Amino acid sequence: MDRAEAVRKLVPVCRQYGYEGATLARISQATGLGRASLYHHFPDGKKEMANAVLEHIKFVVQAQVLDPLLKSGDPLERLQTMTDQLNQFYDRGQSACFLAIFSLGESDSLFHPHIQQALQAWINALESVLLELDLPDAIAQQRAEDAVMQIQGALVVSRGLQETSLFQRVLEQLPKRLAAPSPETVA
Amino acid sequence: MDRAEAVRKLVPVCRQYGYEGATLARISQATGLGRASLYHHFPDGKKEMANAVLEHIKFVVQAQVLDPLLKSGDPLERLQTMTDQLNQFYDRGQSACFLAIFSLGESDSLFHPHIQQALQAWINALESVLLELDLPDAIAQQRAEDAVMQIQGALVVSRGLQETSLFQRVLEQLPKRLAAPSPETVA
DNA sequence: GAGTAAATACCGAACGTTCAGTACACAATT
DNA sequence: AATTGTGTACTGAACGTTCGGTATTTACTC
Repeated sequence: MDRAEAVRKLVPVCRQYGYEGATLARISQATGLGRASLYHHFPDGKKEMANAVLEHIKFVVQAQVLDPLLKSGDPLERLQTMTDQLNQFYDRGQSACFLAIFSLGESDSLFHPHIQQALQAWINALESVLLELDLPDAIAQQRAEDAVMQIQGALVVSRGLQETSLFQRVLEQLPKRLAAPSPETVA
Repeated sequence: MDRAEAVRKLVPVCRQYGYEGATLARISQATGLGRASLYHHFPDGKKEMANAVLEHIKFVVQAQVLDPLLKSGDPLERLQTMTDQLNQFYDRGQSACFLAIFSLGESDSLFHPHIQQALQAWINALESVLLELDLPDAIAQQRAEDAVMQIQGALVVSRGLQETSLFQRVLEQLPKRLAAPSPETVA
């Protein structure tokens, strides 16, 4: 068991229980490692474990969600790819979002820089795709922000109502809404 | 100090720290009540305190957000009133949403019925207003859901980016977007 | 290639602290 | 005198962290 594998096993624990709720007892059980072994791999303790999880998540999202957005090819198809990946990443709307979990409650102060950077990276990637579609800068930025907000909100509400169809619908409509010609400039 | 005042003083504590993070030490400090006094007013302990806070919040939201929606008068103006009240309720986007806080992490299992009911009540109120505007049932429901999702997402992202202008923009655009004639039926 | 020593990975037990919750005596009000 | 409210001191459990110590792997010497 190396550190990377431990981090991988830690992801669902953090996701389900949040930082405070991810106790060492649960972490120990999930990884199969004793408490002392955890401190061997993560000398700074729980904070280091959570930071490692966030780094891992950022890496996965970059590879599976953002990089496809920045590839070449049809922009609309790339947006479609993103929503497919997101659907998988969020377990079709059943899993909570790390950005929301770690930005609420007490853990916010510990991880805020991570959250902020991840959100901004996501928005920037979306915006760059929309700019390829010849949308005006202001519109592209606004739509990119709206998209991220919509996804986050859909996760909160879908989980709250236990109705993943809401998340599904938002994802489904997202690419076309994002890529639509801008009526705002004409109006 | 009566129970109602204690509940009022507990609101910001729950909001900031979440259920797990709202320790009795913090609760005691925020209310100015010792442990014994707290257990005098809330015999069932922290759970009862949190439930009381949620009930209080639901009451406030009903009075200040939902009831105005269901009043008579111009529907668009009522939607405007709602966004104004929400802007105030969420401290212009700086405060987190109870529904999100209590639906993430461990507290989800304890308060899920509350969350679900509050979300549904909100959506239903919005939908009834949109039906007054002669929007088709399906469109009205979808837009009501979208509105709640947008607001929740705006809160998450605004707080994550520390950029309350996002929340402001969403609130600003919301009434007109909701009340717009439905192009979906024509298309 | 055998023998050895250092380094690495691991463990359960125990640490001090903080948690939610309780027992009880004392004061205030009725 | 009885009820209600409060402060203090306390409980056992759970928390993150550290401890002493044990396998297992790696590296080097002969």
